[in-house]
Amino acid sequence: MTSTSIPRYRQLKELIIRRISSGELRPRDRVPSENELVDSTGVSRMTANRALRELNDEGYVERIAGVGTFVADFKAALHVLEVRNIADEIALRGGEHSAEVLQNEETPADANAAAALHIETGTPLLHVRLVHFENGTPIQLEDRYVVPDFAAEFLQQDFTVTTPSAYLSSVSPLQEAEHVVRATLVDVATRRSLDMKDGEPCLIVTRRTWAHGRPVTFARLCHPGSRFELSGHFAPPGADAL
Amino acid sequence: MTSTSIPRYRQLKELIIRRISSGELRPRDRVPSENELVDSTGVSRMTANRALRELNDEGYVERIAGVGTFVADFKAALHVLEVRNIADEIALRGGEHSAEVLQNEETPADANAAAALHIETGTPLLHVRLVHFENGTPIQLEDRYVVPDFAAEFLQQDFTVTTPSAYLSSVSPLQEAEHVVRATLVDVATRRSLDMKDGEPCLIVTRRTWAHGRPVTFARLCHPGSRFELSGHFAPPGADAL
DNA sequence: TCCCACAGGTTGTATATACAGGCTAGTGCA
DNA sequence: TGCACTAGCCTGTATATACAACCTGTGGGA
Repeated sequence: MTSTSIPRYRQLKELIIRRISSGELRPRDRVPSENELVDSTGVSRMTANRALRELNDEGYVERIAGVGTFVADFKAALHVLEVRNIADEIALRGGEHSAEVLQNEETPADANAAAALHIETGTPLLHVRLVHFENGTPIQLEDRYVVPDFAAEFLQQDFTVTTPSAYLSSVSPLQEAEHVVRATLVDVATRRSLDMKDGEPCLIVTRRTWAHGRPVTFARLCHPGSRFELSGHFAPPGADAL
Repeated sequence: MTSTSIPRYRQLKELIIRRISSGELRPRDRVPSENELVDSTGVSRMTANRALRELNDEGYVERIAGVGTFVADFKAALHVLEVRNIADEIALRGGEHSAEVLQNEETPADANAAAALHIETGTPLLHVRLVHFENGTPIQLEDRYVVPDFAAEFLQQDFTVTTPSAYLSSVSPLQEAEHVVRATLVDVATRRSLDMKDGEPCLIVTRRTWAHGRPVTFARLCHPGSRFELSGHFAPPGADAL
């Protein structure tokens, strides 16, 4: 016996998510109807219905009675999924984005990261540290950890071209994000990286993101407090809607 | 014909939510089992199952296979629901909370509020403005709008005793919250209320909260930037988990 | 040409039924 | 007394079936 078997409606959901992640199904594409899933996979319509209904509730697809089921337009879902990318934000303001990678390594999880990502301390994690610039001014230090089996080739990316967030979104739709925001003083290394004065407060956003129902990445984003008003707003869920 | 009829699984959900909101069912209390709902309401077990399953997904109840369904312990769910109360935060730090109500009125919705709450411009809204103090120091200006039919007696509360957030949570469990955080300069009146210097930046959290699937309240929380590091962290979803 | 009616596909909901698996309390045996 | 087993309730899932409501395209009638 292979432990507890995975329910069929869940398998169906995974199947469709894979097709979306792989690019086989693109935003606004039509997803197989309940009856087509019944024919192609042999499940009952109620099972297909549950799979599609849950994908709808989770924001992967949009269903229209009498018409069909379609891959969600992730642009419209941004305020729910919160996969906003700092490069896009800067572009929106008309600024020019660049980045400098400070660190890029595999590292064992410390207690903090382990707790945040629901793994054992010491488990290998992918770790990247980089500074984002807007028109040459440092505006964010990103310190990110990624669970390896979510995105094995994460460290091989060129983060001066694609931001970590953008790459991770391309691997799989990100499901859910948690944020903690606080203002504190930070260490010398961070202050230097962000070109900050001693005593200047830093606004820190800790963001944890879920995919496939489990936390897969965890980032500490540090913004210089004195320049924060200049960099406009950054947006936890809901920014677009307001 | 009374327009489109409300589905029975939804009626069942509302029924149970009402029992929770009214206090008839308290956290950790047992919720009627699927079979009991079948007997008492005449629906089929699958319909009862769907109602309870969705209440589970939405965080209202917790289900344990083989045991039963129980009202969620909202303390444990805090990091998901984000109904954190500034008075509780202050108490956690050992401080003493007090509040001063600046304004308390019914007012027509302006364009901003209308868009945020999915209502027509000009619809009456309940509006409260108050300052929260920690040990006598102003630390937050709360500017809150509430949809009247969600909490008709909102304005009659004594907000120096119960914070708006605490009162709203007691009316009905709050389902979902959206946040926008940004740092800006604010107007003179706000600066005065918070005892801030000219040119001192303000950290603004805009919070929109859902209940019963629709936005019901919308708050602008303003914190003096220079005192923010002193007031510790404030916590969008996930604070506890980290 | 324009408009209405309808057929057919699609989602949304509701029910009856069935079986698997988890948990608990209580029974009965050693 | 203490332990093992089981009956019974609970949730979780799967299926077949049924009807309602919705949307679109098509074809026929005015």
